[in-house]
Amino acid sequence: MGKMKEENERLKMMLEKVEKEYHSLQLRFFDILQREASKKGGEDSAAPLDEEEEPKLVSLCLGRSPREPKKDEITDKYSKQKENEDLQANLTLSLDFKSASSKEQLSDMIPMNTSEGLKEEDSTNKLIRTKDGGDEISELTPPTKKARVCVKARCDTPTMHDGCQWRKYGRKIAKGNPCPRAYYRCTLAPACPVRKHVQRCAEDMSILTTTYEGTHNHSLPASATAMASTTSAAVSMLLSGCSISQHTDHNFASHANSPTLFSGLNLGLLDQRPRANQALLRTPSSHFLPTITLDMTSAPSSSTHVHCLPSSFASTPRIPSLSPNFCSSESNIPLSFWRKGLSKSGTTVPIGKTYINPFNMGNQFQEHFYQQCFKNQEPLAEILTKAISTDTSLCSVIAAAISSISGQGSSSENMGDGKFFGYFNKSSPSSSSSQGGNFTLLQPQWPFSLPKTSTPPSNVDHINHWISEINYHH
DNA sequence: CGGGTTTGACCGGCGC
DNA sequence: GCGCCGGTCAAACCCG
Ligand SMILES: [Zn+2]
Repeated sequence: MGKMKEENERLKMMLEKVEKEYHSLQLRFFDILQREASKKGGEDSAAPLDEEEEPKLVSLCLGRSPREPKKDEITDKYSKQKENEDLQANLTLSLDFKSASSKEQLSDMIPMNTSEGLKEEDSTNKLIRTKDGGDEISELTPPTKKARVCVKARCDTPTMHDGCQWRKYGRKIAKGNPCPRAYYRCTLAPACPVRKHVQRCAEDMSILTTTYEGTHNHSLPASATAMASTTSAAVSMLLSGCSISQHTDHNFASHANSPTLFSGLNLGLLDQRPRANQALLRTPSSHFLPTITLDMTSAPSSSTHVHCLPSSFASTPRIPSLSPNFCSSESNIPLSFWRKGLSKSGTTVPIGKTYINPFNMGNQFQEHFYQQCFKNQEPLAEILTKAISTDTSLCSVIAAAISSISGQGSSSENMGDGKFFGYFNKSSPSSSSSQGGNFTLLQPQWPFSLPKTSTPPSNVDHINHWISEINYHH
């Protein structure tokens, strides 16, 4: 007993220490970000500032869509983004608006009448169990902020296997899409407010669009944490005024059994304020639902593109890290499958986009990956791997990362229990990055969940080192 | 019999 | 006010 107590004390001390170090690092991180922001000046840095009032219809597009037919139509609404796109061509920070704007997607952006969104996101991020009492109505959250996460993935099954248990409660044929939309409620906990609706894409029936709403107020099975983390994180990011784009390799998604993999977050610093164009986007524009779209249907043409990472990072692939197997309930992804992802290292970073690779579920392969990444820093790699594999609070990690990226540090609530370090670097040596001021977070934000991983200070030194590198690169 | 699904009814928001 | 539409409810039904 006494021994344990002692150990406990020691851990506490360690925790404090690491926390302090974390904070100092955080400061440096913000410093960097600020510098970056001021460098690029202008619109991008201004983006996250006015989130408070306007609920955002931020399209967090996690991936590229093969087709972008209605882009213009939609981007009318996001005239600013369009501007950026036009001006900077491929170099923009923008998200892909593409098919996220297609009708069925738009119809996803419907008003939310509950207000649990933000708070629940936060509580989830901190792994704090909120009371289940079904008191979502009395949540203190700003009522305007409830975001949705829309996941598009190729999936043959009627619904994605995200690890949760869902109960269907409705079905509707939405306008503009012959495919019926199914409504599900989470049944893992009696009062869980999470809902999702699933609909096949009208244009491509193999694409399944799943829209998640709300956050689980209960602990999740391991198989479900990935998705939950993703959605929560995305929502957090969204709510903190950031835009995300997550790219997924089409080859993953379309692979046999098509496990859908997240390969990283793509962050942009766009001004996300929706430009209301009521004529075009009646429902969404009138309700301004913050909606995140994780598009994992990228076509090969767009996902195997040629952008190159700085050579020094060629060995740091945007590994498909968050890997919920939505379509198959099995999680035995062949190694070759992962290798495929690995082999794509350094080939999938669109210029001018910011990538983060924040999701990492423990996994053998990833361990290998980290060792590769940190050839020279094996201990760190190991520790990080361990941390990642044990820390389930990815939400806060990601959210913190994003809010940091956004340069505002706004979502302090997410940073409160801060548990991440971001390693980032310019996404491309080309002018684009300097122009757009984007970073590539080549490494995940290490979820240094302090209680779980006693990180020796020496590793923090490593991080310091990395951050100096960042400074250098900038 | 319990739990899930189906499906038509219902409701509320919105535009006209 | 009316109709449209997305979302939800709940009775009926199905299934193990
Ligand atoms: Zn739930």
